[in-house]
Amino acid sequence: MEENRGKRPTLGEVAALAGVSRSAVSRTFTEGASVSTLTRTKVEQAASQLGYRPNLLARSLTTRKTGLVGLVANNFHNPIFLEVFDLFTRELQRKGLRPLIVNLTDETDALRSVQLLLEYQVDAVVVASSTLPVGFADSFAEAGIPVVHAFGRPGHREDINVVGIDNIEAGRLAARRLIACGYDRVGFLGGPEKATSTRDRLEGFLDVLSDYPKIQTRINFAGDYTFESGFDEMASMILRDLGQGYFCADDVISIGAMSALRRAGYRIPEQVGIIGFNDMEMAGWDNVRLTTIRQPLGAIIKESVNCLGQILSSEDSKPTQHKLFPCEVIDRDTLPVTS
Amino acid sequence: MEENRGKRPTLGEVAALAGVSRSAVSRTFTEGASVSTLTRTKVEQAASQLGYRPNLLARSLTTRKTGLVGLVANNFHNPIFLEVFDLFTRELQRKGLRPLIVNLTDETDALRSVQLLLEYQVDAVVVASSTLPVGFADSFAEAGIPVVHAFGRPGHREDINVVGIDNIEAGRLAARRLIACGYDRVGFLGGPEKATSTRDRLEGFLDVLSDYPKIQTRINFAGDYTFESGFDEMASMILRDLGQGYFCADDVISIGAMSALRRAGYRIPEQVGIIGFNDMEMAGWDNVRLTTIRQPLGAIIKESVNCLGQILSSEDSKPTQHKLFPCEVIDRDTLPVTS
DNA sequence: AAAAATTTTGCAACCGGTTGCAAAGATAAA
DNA sequence: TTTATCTTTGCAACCGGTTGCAAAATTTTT
Repeated sequence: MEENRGKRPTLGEVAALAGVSRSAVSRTFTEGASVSTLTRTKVEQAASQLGYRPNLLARSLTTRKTGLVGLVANNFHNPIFLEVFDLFTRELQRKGLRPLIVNLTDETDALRSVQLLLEYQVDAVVVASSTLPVGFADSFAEAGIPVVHAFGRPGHREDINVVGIDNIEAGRLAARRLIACGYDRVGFLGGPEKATSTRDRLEGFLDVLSDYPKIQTRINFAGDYTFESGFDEMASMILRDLGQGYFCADDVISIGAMSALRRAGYRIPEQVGIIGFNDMEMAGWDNVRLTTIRQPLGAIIKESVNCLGQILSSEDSKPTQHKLFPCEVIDRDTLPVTS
Repeated sequence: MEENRGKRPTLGEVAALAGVSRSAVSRTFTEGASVSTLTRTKVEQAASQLGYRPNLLARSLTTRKTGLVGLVANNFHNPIFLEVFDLFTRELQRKGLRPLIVNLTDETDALRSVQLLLEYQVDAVVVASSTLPVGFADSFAEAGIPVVHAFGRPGHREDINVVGIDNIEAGRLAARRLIACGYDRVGFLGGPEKATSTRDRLEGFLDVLSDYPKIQTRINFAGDYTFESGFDEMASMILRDLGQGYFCADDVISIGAMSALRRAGYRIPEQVGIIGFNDMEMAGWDNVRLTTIRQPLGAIIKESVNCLGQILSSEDSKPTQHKLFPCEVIDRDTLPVTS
């Protein structure tokens, strides 16, 4: 257990001390290699005396497995993402993988990030975002690196695994819930207009509403998933043309929107109803009590990592997966109760 | 720009194509190495034709710099940490470093994590937490790896850099602010009792109060930095013995505590006042408006990464740094205004 | 006890890069 | 033009590991 401050011991030194060949040491530290019990003990003894630990990077050179997984994201301002983060890192760790984070928030050149992950020889990449430029994940697939796009939508490419939710159906869910309130003027307050998730939810939303021609629908988009964005957008709607019930693209946006409403003197849910999206932890807190649509974060992430694990272990074929989970409405206090 | 699906080209292949030696290629991709313009163009041409990018891990073998930095944390349930995360990843990226995340939340064996980071040859480690077991950061220092402990307290060891705040002074700040409200029964609702940050803040808090013997003080600790924890602790205080104004260890705890108060029918700040800690984004939201103590997150993190950068660039001496920033009170709506 | 089968071992080459060094080439000085 | 100086280049060794292969050691079979 000796520590030799600074300089870390190598294979060779352990071999010398144990009086065996370097291969023997290597084998001792390689799962399922052939070593006699005698040499193994000699090596382990020497290794622990020197405080030896194998250099995983050097090993990766020959094994071609680094254990590194790129985790790419760009929404570092939405509390929901902390949960995502927590789950992903835990799941990955459990599988012996190490997450290498890329914060795309202000990365001027997204392509450069791709390069970087390639240079670090990541075994795979998780893209966790529904607001990245379309085609971003492609670069990895093109480079032959397994990708799973969490919270994405099954897209144009066959070689990108997608795990997420059925956003169209989620839009329908929201529409039905608002309709059940008896509203005849409802609104859709989406996230960034170009995001696929926003578009899909809108599609489902309108799909259901198309059966209710009497109900007026207004459509707006928040610039991003922030409190301010929700606040501002709702504030301007209050001045223009206010509906009775809104489906907001996100819980944080919902909270912003509700603040704008309350500040303008509207009572929720009596005068205006809100249904959010995500069911982040805070949505259940006493001072929020937001009615919202829950996406099964845990399931999505577990599935993503499993999918990755499968690809990484099965050397040969890579069956691309597209798995979408259903969402559910969580009723709290921002929509009127319906029987 | 050709891509050769799956198989990535190596130094040698580029060299062959360019008709130069492998060294020449290596030098072309090494900052400040000696290559003629002619060879450089030939190499660059060949490289881009093959889609070549150097293998950073192989390089690290000889350069002894991986560019990897361990980022160790355990508080993945506090929104403030998302901000911390965002800032750290950005700051590190800006310096060309890549964060390797360790989520210590449920890592059974903290020591094992240390081993792992060592095996990945991280250039340095950032420990971002004030609630890790004392001595956790030590293991890195012992292995000769630069550590900076963000949000820590200057401790028993000389070789661990610490960047954070003066928690004792923060405790004083809170006490003074509560005293200014004219309360004569105040409370301290701390975080985990064993955390150094909690203890320091309590010390400062009591330090100021010791000058006001008339003021009764009650001390309690929340098990962790969560809503529930704050809620439960406050709920039990309501039953036992309620003060007029509380200093809570964290904004999330504050919100939990306030929920308990409101649910029991107390009005804030008229009947009970609260001052929190952190000034997380949400504290400023309309439905919260929490009076709180802000710690300068951005400054702390920038300083941490700078400190790291310095250590990594200056080959020779490693002047240990201890830098503590001051905090400030952010007045909002959960404490009565004072002239 | 000898032969056959099996396990363990070390050698040497390799993974994808970097780098000290001496030779070759280019440029400047004499 | 010759010599001295500076720059560029390739060779070969090395970074810290892994692994195919054949020899050595051990175990099993006859």
